[in-house]
Amino acid sequence: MPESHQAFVCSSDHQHCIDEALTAAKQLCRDKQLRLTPVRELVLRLIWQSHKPLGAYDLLPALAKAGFNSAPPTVYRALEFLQEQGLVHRLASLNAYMGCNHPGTSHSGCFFICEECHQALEIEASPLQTTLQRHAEELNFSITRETIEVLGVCPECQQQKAQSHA
Amino acid sequence: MPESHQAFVCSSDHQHCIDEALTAAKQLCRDKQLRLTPVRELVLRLIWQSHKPLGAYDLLPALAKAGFNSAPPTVYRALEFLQEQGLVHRLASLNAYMGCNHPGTSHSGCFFICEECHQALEIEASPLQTTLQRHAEELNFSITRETIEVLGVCPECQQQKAQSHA
DNA sequence: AAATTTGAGTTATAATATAACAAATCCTCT
DNA sequence: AGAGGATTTGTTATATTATAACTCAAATTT
Repeated sequence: MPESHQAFVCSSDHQHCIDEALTAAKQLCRDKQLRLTPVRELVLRLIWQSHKPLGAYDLLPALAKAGFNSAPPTVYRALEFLQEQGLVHRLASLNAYMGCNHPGTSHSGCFFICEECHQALEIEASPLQTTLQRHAEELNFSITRETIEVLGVCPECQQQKAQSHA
Repeated sequence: MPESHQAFVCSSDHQHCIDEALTAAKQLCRDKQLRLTPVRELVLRLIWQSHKPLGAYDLLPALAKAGFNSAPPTVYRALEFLQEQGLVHRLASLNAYMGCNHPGTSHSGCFFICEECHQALEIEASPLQTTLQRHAEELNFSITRETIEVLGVCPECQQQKAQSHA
C-alpha cells in the first residue's frame, strides 16, 4: 500500500513556492532577454498566492490595489505572456490559471483538480503522454497540444469527508 | 508502417452517422423513460450535421429557422440533457459540443481535434484511462471526471498541407 | 379533472475574453 | 543626449459563452 504522498499539501510553508517561482521566472526572463515587467511579475505573484487556479477576473481587484489600471486586457496580456513562457497554465475545464513549477517553454501538463478544496496539482505525466502519443500514431494524428485535466477529490479532502461522516 | 486509418473521414456517407445517432438516442430515451422532445432531438440532429464540434450559439439560428424560440437557455438546456445521457460531449478547450457515438450514461472521452479542418474524433481510450487511473492511485486521488483533449492535425490535413508545399 | 412534475419561453444579466486604438515606456543607434 | 522604432500598457468598447429567475405550457400522475 503506497503511503499518502501529501502532494496536495504544501510542505511546511507556501512562501517557498512563491519565492521559487519568482526566482525561476526572473532567471528565465533574463536568459531569454524578456521583460518581466511589474504587471507581469505581480500577476505571477498573485497566481502563486495559492495552489488554487484563479480566474482572470479574480486578479483584477488586486491589480487595482497595487495601483495598476486593471482592465481585463491588462491581466489577459500578462497571462498570455506568462503562458508563452511556460510560467503559467490555463485550465480549460475551469477557465482558470495556475502557476507552473517547472517553467521553460510553453508546454502541456497533466492536472489533478480537487473539487472540494479547489487546489490543483500538475504532474509530469510522461507515461501518460507516451500512451497518448501511441494513440496518436495509430491515427496518424500529429499532436500540437494536449489538455489533460482530471477532476476529483484529493487525499486530504477524502479524509475530511470520511471523518465528517463518522 | 501502419496504414492510414481514415478515422477522420466518414466512411462513404455521413447520413449514416446521423441516423445511427438518432436511433440510438431514441432507443436510450425509450429505455430510460426519458423524453427526447422536439427541441432535444433537433439539437442532437444539428450537432450531428458534421463531425465538427459546434458552439451553443451556432445552433440558435437553426433552432429559430425550425420555429423554436431560440434563446440561449433553450439550447443550453437541451445540451445539458444530452450530455447527461451521454449523447453529447462538451469540449472544454473549444467551448463546443459534439455527438457521441457510444452513448450510455454520462462519461468522459478522449478527443483528437484537428486544428485545420476542425473535425474531432472521440476514441475509446482504455489504456490511457488506465494510465491516468494509476497516476491517480499514486496520489490517492479519487477521480470524478476526466478532460482529455488533444489538439493537432489529422492525417488528411497533413497530406493536404504536404501537397500544397510541393 | 386536479395536482404535480417537467419542459420551454422570456427577460435579464453574469462570466470570460478580445478588438482596436492611444499613450507611455524602453531600446538602439547615432 | 535625442530621434526613431519597437514593445508594453492604458482605455473604451464589445464579443462570446453561460446562467438566473420567473412565467407559461404540456405531460404525467393521482
